[in-house]
Amino acid sequence: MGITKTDSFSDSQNRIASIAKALGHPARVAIVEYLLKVNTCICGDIVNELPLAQPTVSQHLKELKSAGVIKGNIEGNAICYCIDEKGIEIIKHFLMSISIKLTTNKNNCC
Amino acid sequence: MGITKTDSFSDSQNRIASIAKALGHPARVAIVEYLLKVNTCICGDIVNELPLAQPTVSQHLKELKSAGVIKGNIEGNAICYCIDEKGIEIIKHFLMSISIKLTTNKNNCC
DNA sequence: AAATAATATCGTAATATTGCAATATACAAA
DNA sequence: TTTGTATATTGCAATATTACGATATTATTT
Repeated sequence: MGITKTDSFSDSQNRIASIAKALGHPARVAIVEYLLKVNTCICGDIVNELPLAQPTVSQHLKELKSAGVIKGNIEGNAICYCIDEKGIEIIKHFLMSISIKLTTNKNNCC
Repeated sequence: MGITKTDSFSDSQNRIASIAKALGHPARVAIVEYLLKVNTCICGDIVNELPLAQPTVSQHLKELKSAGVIKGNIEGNAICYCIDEKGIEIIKHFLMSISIKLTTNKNNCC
């Protein structure tokens, strides 16, 4: 069917999945890495950094934004994008708690 | 086109994206959480835990496995699945380094 | 050997994603 | 006000994902 059964899962599971999904494309990973590399937030040249056409980059930015991974402010002519810590913290927390549980459980069965 | 331009991005970016993509579905998040909850690795009842049909669950398990998020061993009749620490560590490291850079950069522009 | 149980694969329909050309919008500068 | 610059939106084709019924596979039990 191609449609995800969102209602069958918890809000938390859906939230984590949507952030992970946003990071689930190399172009979007590259965007996040680039936003980190440039310290300043005047990021008007993301398009030039990627091997993709401008509409494609714009679409990827939109997906990252709607998942809460980045945020953008209008800065005159250009748009200032940067990482949204809240989104990153949610998925980071999920992965760290997995990591901690794995250590304490010493899952040595496989 | 619906085809990802994998070749245009680094191995690292592709690896991180493929793990994130595997976690980018609530059912697969639920599978990971369930595998953590049951301490034992004899996990023959993942299907009963999810609101999805058996072939669908099997497909999700396959995707998690091929991305390196879980691993499975044949245990007689059933299959023993558990978390693959390596995959988790890769994306955890990615997110932690973002988090650290955000703190040191004090990104206060947005 | 036949029946049972657990999981995988196949086939297919519905929907989503990726990518880009063309075009629109919004602001700045001349 | 026209021109240029940056970004978004639209429309569409190619491909991928999600879901599941039907069926196959594999190992255990009777």
